[in-house]
Amino acid sequence: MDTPQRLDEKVSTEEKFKEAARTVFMKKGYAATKTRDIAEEAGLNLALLNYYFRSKEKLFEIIMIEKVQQLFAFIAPVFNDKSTSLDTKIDLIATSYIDLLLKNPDLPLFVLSEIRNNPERFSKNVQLETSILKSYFVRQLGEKKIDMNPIQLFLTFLGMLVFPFIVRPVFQVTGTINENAFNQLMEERKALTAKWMKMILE
Amino acid sequence: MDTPQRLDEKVSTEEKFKEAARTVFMKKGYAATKTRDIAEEAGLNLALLNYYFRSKEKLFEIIMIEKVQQLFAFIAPVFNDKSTSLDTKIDLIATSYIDLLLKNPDLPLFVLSEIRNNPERFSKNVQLETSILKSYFVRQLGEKKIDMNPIQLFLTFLGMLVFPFIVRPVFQVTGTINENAFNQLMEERKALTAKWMKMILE
DNA sequence: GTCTATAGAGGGATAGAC
DNA sequence: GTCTATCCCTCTATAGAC
Repeated sequence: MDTPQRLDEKVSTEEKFKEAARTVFMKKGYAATKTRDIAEEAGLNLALLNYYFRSKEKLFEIIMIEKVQQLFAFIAPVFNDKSTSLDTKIDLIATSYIDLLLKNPDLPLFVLSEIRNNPERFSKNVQLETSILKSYFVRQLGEKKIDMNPIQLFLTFLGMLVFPFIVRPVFQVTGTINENAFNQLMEERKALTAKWMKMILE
Repeated sequence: MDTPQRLDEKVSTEEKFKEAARTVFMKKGYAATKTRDIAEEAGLNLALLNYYFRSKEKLFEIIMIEKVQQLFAFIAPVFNDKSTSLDTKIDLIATSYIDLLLKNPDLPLFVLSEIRNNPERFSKNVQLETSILKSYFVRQLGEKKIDMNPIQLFLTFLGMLVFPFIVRPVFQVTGTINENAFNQLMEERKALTAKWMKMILE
C-alpha cells in the first residue's frame, strides 16, 4: 500500500492528488469537499484531477476503498488465526488496533459517517468486510460464553478500543483533553481493554 | 421541547420546516442537504424557508442545538444526582440511555460527525456539554478505582452503550443484522452493560 | 501531461406580486 | 404569509491550445 519513495525521487502527480484527497476528504467529508480544495492542497491544476481520475466521485471511491481496508481488513489475519488462543488474540488485537488508531485517529468516524450519509454508495461499489462477524475470533467468543450472542461481546471489545476515537472531536472542540493526554490514555488503554475483556469472559 | 398538538390543530409552518430539517439533515448531513430537499420534505415553498430562518446555516444551528441537548444533556440529572449510589446510577443510565438511543439511533453518529466535519461551528455557536466529565458520576467512578483515570471507566461505560449505534450503518448496509434483531440485542444489552460495568469496578 | 478558459448545472437566497 | 421567477455565485467537468 505504501510505495516507498527516495527523497530525490519525484512523487507522481497521481499520488500527489491521492494524498491531498486523503487529507481533505478526511477533514471535511465527501459532500463538503470541493475539487478545488484538493487541487490546491496538492499544489496542482484543477483540470488535472479530472484528467487522472475522471471525477470527484471516482477519486473518492479510490480513497474510500483504501480506508475501509485499513479499518476492517487490517486485523483480519489476527481474527482468523486458528493457532492462537482467545486470550492471546485479545492481547494482540487490543495493542495493534489501538496502535493503528493512534496513527489514524479520524479513520473510524470518517468511514462510518460516510457510510451513514450515503449508504447507496457502499451497497454498490465498496465491498465491506462482513466476514469479521463470522471470524474464528467471534466463534471463540461464542464457545467461551455459550449463553450469549457473541456479537454482544464483540461489540463491547471493539467499542472499548474504537469509541474513544469516535468521541475525540468533542474533546478537541471543548479542549477538555489535549492530544498528548489523549494518546497517553490510549496507550494505557491497551492493557486495560485486554484485562477487562478477560474479566467479562470469566 | 415537544409541543403537544391536538390532532385537529394545525402544525405551524415553522414547525413543519424544523421537522423536515431534522429528517433530511440527519439522513444526509449538513453539506449534502439542499434547502430544496427540506422544502420538498416539508411540502412547502422554498422561499418560505428563508423567510422563517434566514438561511440554511441558521436552520441547521437550531436543529443541531436540539440534537446536542438530546445527546449530552438528557442524562445530566442522573449523572449529578448525589443521592444515588454508583451501582444505582449504572443501572439507571444503562437503561435510560439505551432507550433514548433506540428512539434516536442515528443521533450519536450524526452529532459526532458534524462536529468532526466542521469543528469551527461548534467552538463558536453551540455550547457543548463539557460538564459531564466533571459530573458526580465520574467522581464516584474515581473514588471507586483510585488507581485509574476515571475517564477510562467513563469511556468504557459510554462505549458499551453508544458504540453499537455507531456501527449500526454497517449492519444495515451489509444486511448482517436486521432492525428487529438489533433492537432485541440492545434490549438485552441494558442488563449486560450494567453487569459488566460493575465487574470492572470490583 | 499540463495549462487557461469556459461551459453547464446546481443551489442559496431574494425581489416583488398577491 | 405565501407564491413565482430569477439572480448570481459556486462547483464539477471538459474543450482545446501548448
